[in-house]
Amino acid sequence: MVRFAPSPTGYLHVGGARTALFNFLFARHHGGIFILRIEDTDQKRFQAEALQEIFASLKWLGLNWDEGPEAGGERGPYFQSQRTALYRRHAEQLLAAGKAYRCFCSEERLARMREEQEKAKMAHGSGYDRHCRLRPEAEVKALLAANAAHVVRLKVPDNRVVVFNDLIRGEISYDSSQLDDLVLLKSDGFPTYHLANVVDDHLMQITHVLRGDEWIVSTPKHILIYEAFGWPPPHFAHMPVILAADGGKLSKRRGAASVLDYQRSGFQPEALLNFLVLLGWAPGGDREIMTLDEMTAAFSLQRVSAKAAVFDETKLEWMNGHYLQQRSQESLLPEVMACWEKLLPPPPAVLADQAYAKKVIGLFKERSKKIIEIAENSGYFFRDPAAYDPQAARKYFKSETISILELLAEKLAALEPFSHEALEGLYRQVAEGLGLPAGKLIHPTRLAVSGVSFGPGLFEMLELLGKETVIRRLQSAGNWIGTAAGKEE
RNA sequence: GGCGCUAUCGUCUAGGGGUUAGGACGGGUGAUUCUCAGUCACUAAACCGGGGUUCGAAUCCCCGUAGCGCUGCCA
Repeated sequence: MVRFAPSPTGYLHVGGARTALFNFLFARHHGGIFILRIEDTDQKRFQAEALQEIFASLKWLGLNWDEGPEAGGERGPYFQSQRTALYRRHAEQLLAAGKAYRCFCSEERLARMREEQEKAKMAHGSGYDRHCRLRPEAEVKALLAANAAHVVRLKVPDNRVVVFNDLIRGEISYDSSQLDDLVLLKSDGFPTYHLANVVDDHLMQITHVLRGDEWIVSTPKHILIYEAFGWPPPHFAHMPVILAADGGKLSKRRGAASVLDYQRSGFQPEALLNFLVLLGWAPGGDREIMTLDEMTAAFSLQRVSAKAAVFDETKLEWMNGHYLQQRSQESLLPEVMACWEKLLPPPPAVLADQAYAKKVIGLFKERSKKIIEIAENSGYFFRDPAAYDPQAARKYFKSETISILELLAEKLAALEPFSHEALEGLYRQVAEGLGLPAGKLIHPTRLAVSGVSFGPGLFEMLELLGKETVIRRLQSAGNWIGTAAGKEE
């Protein structure tokens, strides 16, 4: 029984996605249940759009949750904001048992305290000074009667060494003197992450907590809360962080970071997933390309690394290219079409020709790593080139090219059928007739027809473009070279 | 400052006492070819430093250093 518990304060980033993935894999591998729980206990930072984005990201990746929002389940509700009564009840329970106390300290006092501690560069121990822990009972009653704002804090025992066995890192121990009396219930009646997390994990029967390693220092606090309740703590495993290429934190600035950004820039979910799983985990041996099922079968926490990993976008792109090659032209059509429509306003009439569009995709798929590249590089299949790449024009458009282009246009007009085999035959024949290498014909033709010096095989390209279009473009290129514009180049 | 986590090619990693330290991405070279991409072949590239333990350490231990995290009525 595991859970992924994001906080809806922003988009789902790739680090979160990997945590979700590892939880998913662990659950599936062991035949367990994967719960999605929303930790929305901070109303100040809550964003409704973030929630939708998290759902969309997870669904896109195929990390479907067994229980949670939309899916339902017996352990709900799955929004912490809908469980506040539960947390309050549990806080009361701790209060009654003398394991927690009410704290009436103002934010100002706490801020001042922190400042002084900072100044004093305290040798060890920091955090709350336990001012209210020692407050006389009568005083507390009076304050309570006066409705004074307060929080509930945990009484952290002195001189305790809290030890836990992290499934990835091994034994980790903390001295309780390092821990301050953490807040369980905020003055607005909402629980803190710590309380809600422990109460929910227990009530939802979570057996394994797999989360990011920024939580590792919070774990002893959580264990103390479990202890205060008299509950057995679950197993913990802390996943390493994912860093940006410069070794810093991943953010919108450094790499896309957001899962949906990767979707938008045309990445395949399989590729992102496969790439992500390799960040911090390897099945052993040389295996890298894996389906979700294969990952599931091979997954084990013992093989998860404790080391932070850099998100190498170049490798992601390579992997995406790999997965892109496996997609059929047919299945790619809607996505590429959407890109074309954006890239080529107003949409040219030829776009409606799906059979044609599919063939274009076929020509570009293998030389692309992302869907968007297919669309970006194939504009000339729908519209005559608006300009010629200047550098290529200097190289391939010479004054003598005009006559070559004219000759080719003439021969092409008579060519039947207009197939790539026939085209190639014709080109070789003409080249031979002129005593020129075929490249002298091919390169100028490519530039004339596409405006650029790279792309699919020329003859396949010409065949698809069709006789009329090719001849028209050959002629206008010839004219262009002849004009002042052409000569200036 | 305190506490914690981490440390193998540029990057992701395998290897966990005896290995020519393996693979992948990226780089370089060559082949194929009408270009680009691809593909294929080849190639350069790493055990953070210092001490221990041991016949033997990349591997185990300690120290140092560096990076990161936490030090909130954020999660």
